[in-house]
Amino acid sequence: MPKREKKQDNGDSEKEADGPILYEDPPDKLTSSSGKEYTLKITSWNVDGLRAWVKKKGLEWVCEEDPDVLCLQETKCSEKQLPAEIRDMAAYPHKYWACSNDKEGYSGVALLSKSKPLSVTYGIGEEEHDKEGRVISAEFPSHFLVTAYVPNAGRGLVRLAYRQRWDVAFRAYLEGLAARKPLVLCGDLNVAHREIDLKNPKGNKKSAELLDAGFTDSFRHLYPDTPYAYTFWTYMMNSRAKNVGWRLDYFLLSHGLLEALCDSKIRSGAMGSDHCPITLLLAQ
Amino acid sequence: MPKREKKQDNGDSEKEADGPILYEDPPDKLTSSSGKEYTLKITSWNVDGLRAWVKKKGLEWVCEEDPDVLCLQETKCSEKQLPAEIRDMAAYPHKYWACSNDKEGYSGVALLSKSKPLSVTYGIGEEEHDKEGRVISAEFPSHFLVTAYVPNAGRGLVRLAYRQRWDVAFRAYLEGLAARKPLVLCGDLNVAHREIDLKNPKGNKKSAELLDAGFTDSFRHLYPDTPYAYTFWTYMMNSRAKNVGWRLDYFLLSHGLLEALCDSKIRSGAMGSDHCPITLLLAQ
DNA sequence: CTTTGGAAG
DNA sequence: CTTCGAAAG
Repeated sequence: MPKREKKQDNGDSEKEADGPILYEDPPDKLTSSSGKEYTLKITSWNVDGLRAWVKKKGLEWVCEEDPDVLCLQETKCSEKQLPAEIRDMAAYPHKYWACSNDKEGYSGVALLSKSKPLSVTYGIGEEEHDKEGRVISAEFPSHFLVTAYVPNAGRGLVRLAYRQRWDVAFRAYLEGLAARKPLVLCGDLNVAHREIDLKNPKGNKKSAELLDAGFTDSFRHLYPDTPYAYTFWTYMMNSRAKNVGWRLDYFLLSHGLLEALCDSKIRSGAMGSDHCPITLLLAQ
Repeated sequence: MPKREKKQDNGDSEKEADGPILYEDPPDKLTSSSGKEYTLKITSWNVDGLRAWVKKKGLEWVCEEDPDVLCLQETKCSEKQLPAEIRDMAAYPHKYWACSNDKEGYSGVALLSKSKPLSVTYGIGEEEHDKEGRVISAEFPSHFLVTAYVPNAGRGLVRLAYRQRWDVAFRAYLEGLAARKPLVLCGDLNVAHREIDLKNPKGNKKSAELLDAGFTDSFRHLYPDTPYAYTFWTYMMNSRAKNVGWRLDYFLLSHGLLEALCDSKIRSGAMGSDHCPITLLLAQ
């Protein structure tokens, strides 16, 4: 057998023989396992720059999706700089914005709601962690909703020590809230929960395990073995077209909310960022 | 007479009653005053970023114009970063590049020629002035061609003192060359020669008078009274559409070349920069 | 590769 | 307003 016909397969190949394996989000499940219809729809999206995302029609997708609450991460935008389209958006009368105190155009999250929360707080109560505009918490009658943009450990893990301090503090913060009311945490948690949650687990070990600490990853709870379901693809190397991605965006639920869970969706088709939106359907 | 019908005219109004007064470049004059046909065509263009200008099809306009020599200013591009389209352009086998030593993406000029110059030099022989890549000089059999991007005095004239040192040194440099051979100087001289050369002379006094120092402004020589002929319009306030501009780009000739002058053109229609190109036709 | 603010024009 | 590089992801 001539050498040229010998087939190589060392397990490292990036090529998919018959094209990339894409992920198709199945039809939404509109009822919980006990048969209750969903009454609350929450969408979370790391927009990677709110202003660019608005220009790329991100808000039009939101109008189609029409969630009750919209959580955004990496807005990179102070309140003064908000595009009028979202600043004045009538569908969400209750809007809350956080941004980095120091660095302009860095980090930042937002929470927009159709109904008025009982109360809203910013940060997690520790100065070191609250100056970058990474967390907004809203109390609703039956639950807390927390949206977070968890710090990236940085290229070469330059910020790993900070991330580890964050993880400890953030977990304590969430446990404090969850002791009072059921809790939904959503956002870019900047961690791939399990090996199945990223395309190349060998080269991409991420630390940090807030998950499995009293909260349930709603998507993985419903779809324990579904592979190729990612929410982030680097803009580099045409990764999104090849579906070489990571699942970094989550809805985590405190255990009491599991019976209300109808579906946890990954809207892979929505464009406008290097992340796609995710949507939670809850019956309560 | 009711007040509302009273016509205001305090001389400061920016509005043109019947729209802006545009400038139409007349047909090219192909012969000198003594009837000789032009044999040399030189185009000069401040491209305000070579890479953006190439994307905006600046090179396609150059191919149409087809000058013998092409001089570019504000290339903001190191040789390594040159787009292949211009780096490998076959029409100009002889290419010379200068860029800022310190600041990446700042200043920079280029000279591209169909015929090979006898020699080419960079700068004006003074360290203070030569580190920003502002001058290339090419010696041809019958003349020197110098292209220059003269330093802007800066917002609020923060760099006025430097500019004044430059003016002295640059004038001495040109006089040295002109003593040896006829000289053509082209480029963005960052000065409006006379009041007629900018739209709002009252608010825009520029200093610096290299002009009238042994060199002739070829355009003004041929068209002493033609107004509204500008080569630069700020991107702000829709200035180009309103033709609120300045004439900052020139072909200056040493006196011996005046008899060879056929035409000095302002190609106001060419887009791709906040400056338009200018073209010189010479019979020699 | 793409976002942002900042320097410069 | 638009260029570019830097920092960040």
